[in-house]
Formats: sequence, C-alpha cells, structure tokens
Amino acid sequence: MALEKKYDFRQTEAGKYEKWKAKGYFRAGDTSKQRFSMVIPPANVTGKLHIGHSIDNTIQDITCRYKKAKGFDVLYLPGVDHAGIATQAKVDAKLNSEGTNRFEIGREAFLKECYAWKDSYSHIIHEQWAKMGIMVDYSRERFTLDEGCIKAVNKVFVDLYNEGLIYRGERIVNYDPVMKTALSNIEIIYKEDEGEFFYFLYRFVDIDHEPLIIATTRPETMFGDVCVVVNPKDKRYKDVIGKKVINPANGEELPIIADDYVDISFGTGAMKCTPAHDPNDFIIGKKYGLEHPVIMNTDGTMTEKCGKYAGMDRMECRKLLVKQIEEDGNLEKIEHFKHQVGHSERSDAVVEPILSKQWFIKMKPLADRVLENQASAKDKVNFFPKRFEKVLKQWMSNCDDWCISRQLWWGHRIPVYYSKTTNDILVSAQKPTDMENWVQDEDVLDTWFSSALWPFETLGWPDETEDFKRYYPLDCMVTGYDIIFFWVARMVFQGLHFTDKAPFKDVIIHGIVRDSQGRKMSKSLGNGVDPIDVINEYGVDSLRYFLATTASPGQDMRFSEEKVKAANNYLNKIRNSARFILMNIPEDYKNLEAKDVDKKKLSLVDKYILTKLENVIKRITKAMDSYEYGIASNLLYNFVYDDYCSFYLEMSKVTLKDENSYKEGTYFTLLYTLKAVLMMIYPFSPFISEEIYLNLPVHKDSIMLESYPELDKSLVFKSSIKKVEALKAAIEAIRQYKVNNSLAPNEALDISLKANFDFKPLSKYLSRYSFAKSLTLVKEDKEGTSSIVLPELTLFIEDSVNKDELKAKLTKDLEKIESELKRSESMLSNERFLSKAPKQKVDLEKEKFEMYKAQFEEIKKKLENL
RNA sequence: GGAUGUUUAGCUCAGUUGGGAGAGCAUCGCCUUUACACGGCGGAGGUCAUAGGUUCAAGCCCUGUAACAUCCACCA
Repeated sequence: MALEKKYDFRQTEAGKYEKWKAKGYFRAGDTSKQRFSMVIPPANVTGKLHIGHSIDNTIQDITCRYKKAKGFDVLYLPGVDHAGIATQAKVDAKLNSEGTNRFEIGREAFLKECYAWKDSYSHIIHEQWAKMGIMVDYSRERFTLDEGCIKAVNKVFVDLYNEGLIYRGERIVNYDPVMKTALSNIEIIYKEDEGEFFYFLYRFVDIDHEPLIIATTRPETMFGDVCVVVNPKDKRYKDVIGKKVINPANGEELPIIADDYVDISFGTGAMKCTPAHDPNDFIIGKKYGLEHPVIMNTDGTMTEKCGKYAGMDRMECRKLLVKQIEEDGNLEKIEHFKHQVGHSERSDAVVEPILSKQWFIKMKPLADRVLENQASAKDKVNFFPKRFEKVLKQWMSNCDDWCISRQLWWGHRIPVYYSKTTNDILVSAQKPTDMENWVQDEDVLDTWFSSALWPFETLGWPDETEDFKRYYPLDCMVTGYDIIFFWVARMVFQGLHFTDKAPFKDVIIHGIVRDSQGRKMSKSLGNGVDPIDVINEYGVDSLRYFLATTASPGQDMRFSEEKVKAANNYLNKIRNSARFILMNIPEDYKNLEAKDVDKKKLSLVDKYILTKLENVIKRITKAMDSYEYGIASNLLYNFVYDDYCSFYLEMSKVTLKDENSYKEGTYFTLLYTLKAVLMMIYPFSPFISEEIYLNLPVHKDSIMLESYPELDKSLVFKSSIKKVEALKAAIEAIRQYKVNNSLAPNEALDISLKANFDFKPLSKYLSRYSFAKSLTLVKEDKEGTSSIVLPELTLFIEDSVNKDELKAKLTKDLEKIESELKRSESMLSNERFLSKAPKQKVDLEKEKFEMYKAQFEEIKKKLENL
C-alpha cells in the first residue's frame, strides 16, 4: 500500500500487531544468537492498565525491539499476577453489591468468583498489551497461580522453613479490619489525620497523691493496659514508681514501672502500656514479663475483655468510653492535633496493631546476602540511574521480618498441615496422603511472596528447564521507583538465595506519570489519564514516543497533551520525508547497501549527509546501549529536522530535478538515510516505522526482521563537512538578509561569491535556495555591493542598499567578530590553557581564531573601502 | 529525625565522560516554494536558585544555604 498524503494513525496501526504475532516474530528461541532476556512485571488482574503500565511497557518494548534489531535472541516474557489482597478486595466489593459476602458463599465458590474475575481482566490486559504494541512472547505467558508457580512457591516455603528462615510467631502485626487480614509493614500508608489527644486522670490506690495524667490517642486500647511507665530519670515521678493507679477505663489497678524508653519531654512523661496493641509496648511487655491481653478482634470490634463494650466497633467504643470517663470526672482535657495514622494500602482502613500468630520470613541473613552481593563487583545488580541502588541498600540494611501470612482466600495456600489429633505440624509441598487426619493452614501467602520468584519461576524453576538455563539470570528488569522495596529487593534476595545468582543484571528505574498540574494521578481525584483514550486520540506511536522521551531516567513527568501532539507531528514529518523520497526514486532502483553504490556518484551534499548520519548513528547507539532513550531520541530528532529534512531533502531536489551524473548517488543517499532513520525511530514508534518500511523498494517481511544501522566507514567523508557547512551558512545568510531588508523570500537578486575553496559544485544549490537571478563566482571583492562575510566565503549582493546602512551592518558584524576574536585570543594567550588543555581543544581554538581573524580582516577592509 | 530528587526561556522540560545554552507549547514577522500548514523561513525571550570552592575553563565537579517535592523511620 502506498503512503497516503494524510497520516492516519488508525490505518497505520491496523493489523500490524496481529501480523507480527501470527508470524511468530515475538517468539524467542533462536539459539544461534546471543540471548537478551526480560520479563514483564506481572500485571495485576485487578483492573485495567493505567498510564503507569504504559510507561513501563514502553521502556521494556523499546529495549527489546532495539536489542532484537541489534541481533539478539530476545525473550520478553509476559504474565499476570493474581494480586491477592487487591483482587480479593474487588471481588468482595462485587459480592457486597450483590448483597452477599465471601463467608456466606464459602471458600470454593469465592475462588470461583476470583477466577472469573481474573479471566475477564486478563482478557482486557491482553487487549491493552496489543494496543501498546509490545513484543511479548505469548507462548511463554505465565500466571502467578499457575501450576509451575505453585510448585515454585511451595518449594521456597518448605525450603526456607527447613532452613529456619520461615517461622511462625506471635507478634504485633498491622491488621486491616476491613479486609480482615494481617499486612506487612510496607503495605501501610501513613497519612496525616486530624486526631484527638485525650488526657485522663489516673488516681492512685491507697496513697494520697495528685492523680497522674496520661495522654492517649486510642482510649479503647486502655482495656488492654497492664501498667504505666515513666522514665526512671524523671524527677516528677521518682516517688511514685512501684505504686499503683486506677485505670479509668475499667477500674483495674495498674502498677507504675520505670523504663528509659519513655520520653520525658513528650506528653506528660507518663505512658500507658498496652503490650498486645502497640509494637513498642509489646517490647516493654516482653522485657518485664507482662501479660498481653488482646482487647480487639481482627475485624476491629472489641473483645469480651472490654465489658459492656464487647462486640462494639473500636471507633464507637472510643466515643462512648471517653464519655464515660468524662462522666466519672477523669477527663482532664482533649487536644486536637494532626498526626500520622497508618492506613491499609488497599482498603484505606485505619490499621490496628494486634498481637496475633503469623508466619514470618527472617530477613536478616537474606538481606545481608544482598548487601554483600552489591558490594562485590562481579554479580551486582546495576541500577539505571545509579542512585536507586541506595534505596535497595537502605531497605536491606534495616528491614523487619516479613509477615507473609494473610487471612485471605485468594492466593497461594500456605503448605502447612496441623494434625487433628496431636501437636504435629507438617510443612510439605505435597498434601499428606492421610489428609483426613490433618487440617491445612487457613491462610494464604502475601502476593509479593510469589512475585519475588517471578524472574525464575516463569522460566521453569525449580526444574532445570532449557529456558531457565538459557535465559536466566535476566539481562534487564524495568520498573518504577515506587516498587523497589516491594518487589525489586525481594526478587534479589530470593534470587540470590535460591539460584545463587542475582536475578537480573540491570534494573531500569523510571518515574511516575503525573497529571498536567503535577499531581499524582489517583482515583479519588479522578485525574487519571487512560492510555487507551490517548491512543484513540493520537495513536500509540505518539504515546510511546512521548512516554519514552519526555523525562530523564528515574524522573517523574507530567502528562502533556501538547507533547503527545508534538510527537505526532514529528512522526508525520518522518512519514512525509519518506513519501517525498519514494515519489522521486525510480521504481527499479533497489540499491540500499553501502556496497551497492559507486562512491564517485556521490555529490558533496550526499557525502555530507552520510557523514553526519554515520556520526549520529554512533552517538544514538551509545545512548541506546545505556538505556538513555531521552538522549537517543533527542539526537535523532535534531538530525531529522536540521540535517535530514530541512537541509538534505531540500538540497536533493536540485540533483533530482536535472539530468546529471549525481542522480544515482542521490537516490542511494536518500534511501540509505531514510532507512537508517526508520530503524532508529522504530523501537520508539514501531507501527509507523513498519508502514514506511514496507514501502521501501527492498524490504523483508517486516521491520521486525531488519537490523539496526551500523557505522559504515566507507560512507564517511570528513572533507565534505566544512564546504557544505559554508553552503548552508550562505543560504541562511541570504534568507536573513532578505528578512532584514523586507524583501520577499523569493526576491531574485544578483549575487557574487568569493570562496577560499572551489565552490562550483555547490553553486547550483545556492542559486536555487537563494532564488538568485544570477550567481557569479569571483576571485576579487565586488565593489559597491552589500557584503556578507562568512567563514570560508564572502557574499556580494547587488542591491539598492545605501552605503550608510551597509556601513552600520558591517560595523555591527565587526563588533561581534571582534568580541569572539578577543575571547579566542585571551584563551590562546593563556599559558595554562595551552599547557593543560588537551591538544585537540587547543587546535580547535587555534582554528577558530584563524577563522575569526580572516573574517575580521575581510570586514575591516570592506569598511575602509566604503 | 534520616535519605533522595528538583530549582535552566512566559509555561512544561532536555542538556553523560567540564570546552561557546536547547526542544515542545506560547509569542512576533514573512511565506500556500509540487514531502509535510500535523508545514517552511526568520526573530524576540536565559548573570542555568543562591554563596563560596576546585579548574586554563563550571549549567555540569566539591561545600554551605534557601524553597519545593518524594521516600523511610517516627512519641504513647
């Protein structure tokens, strides 16, 4: 299909993805090539993909397409995540809206609902991957709850248990009373909430003493208080240590003990201690062998220990309890203040620290291994940008044990069995054969437990499969900085522990996409940008280009419709350059390789653009190799606009129009340059690239089979640069002259030109682009004309410009040159510059100096002659 | 309290080994010249937050300061 005048991205995109997929171009497995492997961060089956996924997938796909074009056997493995708590929250909500809940329908029916949910959303996710154009190998797609992943998860659990790295313990954990499950520390989001600080009177037992005043933000936990703690150095309370006070909530007696944990300056300096509902209190409780009564249920209601408040919700209890204490005359005051309150990441409920029995991973030895590994040069994980390694290290050097059990149903069931008759525990990947005598642990594992194994479980581990042997460890991982400790850190320690290798060599970290005002996109603000809307409006090529090039690595970006539009215009520009070239090249011309062209047929401007091209290929390749897509795209953008379109394509019209011996060289140069540009824009915007590619006179079945351009030394002609730059400067100077003198751009002028090289081969270009009436090459200055002095040449324009104006213009030019000359001169007269700067720089400066000097003399002479 | 990032044109942002400041949008003037008006040509607009330091040379390296942002840890 020929290229139509109008760029219609819908038509451009249509059918291409399906073709690539059907022809197997996404498949890895060519073992004759060097491998490059990557896995997609498994998409949560909770809902549609948002723009955060788009940037993730775009960077991954650019990397993969680039590597494939560079000749690698690329594996880009897709998959989805069951996303335990997140999905369960959605399914719970769905059941609620239907007037039922999971407990009513039971575990089996609930899981069925979950699978149905997963199926429908993984379908949507597939559609979105296709829309984004990512080259994932569908033949290797995985799901965190598929058979292989279950096998891996069970093995890891059992092994860690046997090594003593997984244990079951009774500890304070953060409980989500809505989802009714324990959470790990990093699933808590601290938010500033309006809070109340209640000051209560604790009256003394037996002795006559002013009551103690103790403040709390959570009065309901007073039912679980076991003592009052003061600092032993606190003079105010020196005399009351060992005495007893009355708990105003329930009238129980509380001993006063001393521990230097208490901050003298905070509050009243006296603290109530609730070992079962506060992690710090728990530590104190343990230290002094105190009781730890649990006064709150996991659903946020009060236990029977709370007397008449039993069964009541914690917030309701708080309200009524405060009222009761006030009535008893034990309320001193209430202060309002802002404080940080932990919320559940998923349900947004205020989390409650509750003592309960959970499964944990002992982090210290695993984390130490990560730190050790990062310290060694050999197998360390390289972060791009580097600074993010610090986030990993920081987290690894002070992380608590990881609570991995969740009181949910959707997920990997913990492979632990309790005997019905004895106290035996069986930790095993396989169900016991006499299952009737056992009860399996009710809980499931934290979603991140399986995600942590993603780089190797997807390749067949724990089996020594061909894929595992060939593609592990991965070459690269792409993800956002917000997920480094949720995911990256855990993959690294599990990888090191179970495969003895870091799971990937490089990690590319990107920022998040914010809204146009710089705010984080969120459901509550309703400011999210749906990538599908953007694609429908501007096309996926433009969206990808925008996402990959707008911010520098690791930096957040603002979504900007103007920039997506600008990307669209850019792609249209490339497309039209192709249209122009294909229009002008004879149908039977098929030379696209450097070896195909007779170098003698290349004109100076052909040589110039080829030399520029080879230079830009070199620089872009270097940027691509270090995942610097912003820099790479910027280099290409400048080349496309300034060198390729604005200059070369315009110049080529001269040789294309007339019969001349350079015509063939121009055909070659046009096609060669176009193809190189295409290949360099292709990883960013594959659809439009494919469309243009398939219109080239010589092409393979798809651009996906084509190679990235390589630097071809036989097409580098350094001597062309200076001469053609002079031509360029001359054209620009004449254009400028016309604008400055209010002449129409196509005003025909008589121009003479004096150059210090043979300008003849270039004169036809200058004639055309200056709309010259005549262009005469001269050896001497032309008197009585306007003169423009440029490096390497001087222009004389016959025009009715008066002497005064010319004089003013030349004086201005002279001043400018003079200041440059001075700058250059001072540098060159600086001994230390001459002795310390690299020779290259010194030579360059000397050259500049000579050039300025020549120009200076030329202008000065002209002024004198006037 | 600890850590990181940002501060460059009116706005949003690039600027990688330190060697004459760039883009998009906006703005002003000119042009429908047969690739592109989703365009072309030309222009205006920046003591690169601030104070020092290193260097022949600093937007870039080092130190301090300020403002903003983010993450971690947080006192009942």
